[in-house]
Amino acid sequence: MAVFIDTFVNKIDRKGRVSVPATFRAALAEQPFQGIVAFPSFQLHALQCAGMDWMQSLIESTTRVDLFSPEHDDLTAALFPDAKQLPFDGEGRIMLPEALCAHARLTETAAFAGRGRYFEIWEPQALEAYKAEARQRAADKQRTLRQQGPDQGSNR
Amino acid sequence: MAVFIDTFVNKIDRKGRVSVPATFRAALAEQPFQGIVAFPSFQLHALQCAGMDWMQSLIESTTRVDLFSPEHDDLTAALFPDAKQLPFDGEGRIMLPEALCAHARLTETAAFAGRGRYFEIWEPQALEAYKAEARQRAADKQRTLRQQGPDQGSNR
DNA sequence: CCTAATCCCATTGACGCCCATGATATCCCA
DNA sequence: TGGGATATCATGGGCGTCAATGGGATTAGG
Repeated sequence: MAVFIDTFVNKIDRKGRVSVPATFRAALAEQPFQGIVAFPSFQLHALQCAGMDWMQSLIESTTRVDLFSPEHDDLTAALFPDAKQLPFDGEGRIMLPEALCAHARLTETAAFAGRGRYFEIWEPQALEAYKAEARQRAADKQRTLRQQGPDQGSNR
Repeated sequence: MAVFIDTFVNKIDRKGRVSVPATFRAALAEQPFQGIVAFPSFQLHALQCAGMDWMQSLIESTTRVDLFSPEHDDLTAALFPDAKQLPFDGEGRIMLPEALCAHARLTETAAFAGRGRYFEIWEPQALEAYKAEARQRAADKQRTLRQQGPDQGSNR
């Protein structure tokens, strides 16, 4: 399955196009739909993105929440109606729709930040600020990751 | 599974390249991605490195945490955006990006220090200082290590 | 018919690929 | 056991290629 790590800052040209980092494109090469799926984060001023397979797994996950329950309603309403399919052009760029740009407050440049199974698009400065906060919180709350396997590792 | 021990000091050339010690490369020979994954250590002025399988297992671990939870957000934000994939060139070297060099205060040379399942890259003098401190602490606090047996534990 | 999106091509600068060198360690055989 | 031959590794540098970017042309769509 696709892996997204690292951060790349690319320019948004006057037509509203951005190059998707070649590394990320390579991670999506297997996919039938050549492009990305993006939706505004309901928590952050960022866009959450991945390949279509990830969107499918999200949908899959929501089916495990009771239909007609408030949780189900909230989640599916927050996630899916504003999600967009953004196909690559010949050079591996996407067009960022107005609504998405506005949500992430994008102007000149866009930062593509890997998040493991998916990635996010940020206004570069906002990303830096957010990362700093997140690191702080992770340290304060002593977040750890239990690793699988015979030995345990903790890294905060 | 890959094993990294011993320390090797190699030169950083003017293009920012360093040879990864042949021993470490050999430990990663099985991997589909020929290169290493590196990210700035949270506590130390060093880079923590391993093969892609290690990063995959990290990602795997984060998928066991609820998506959109604060815990998930903090962890993935602290780990993945600053991690870099560094592929080997034909001679087994990697390019150290500016950001990583800055974090580890690397200039002329880089010390590759095995840490068991992963390894670290240090400014050689800083590594010496750190090792001395660590040895001292280990002795002072009488660190012990439970060996593998019926139940696993990590000592704190 | 006008706007907007897609396609296509050109530029450029970084970095990946290749070869050459020297230094070490290893091996082989006398 | 010594000494030379050889392989391996770390290092340096030149060159080609590809990724990111910009702009013009063509098509679609309202």
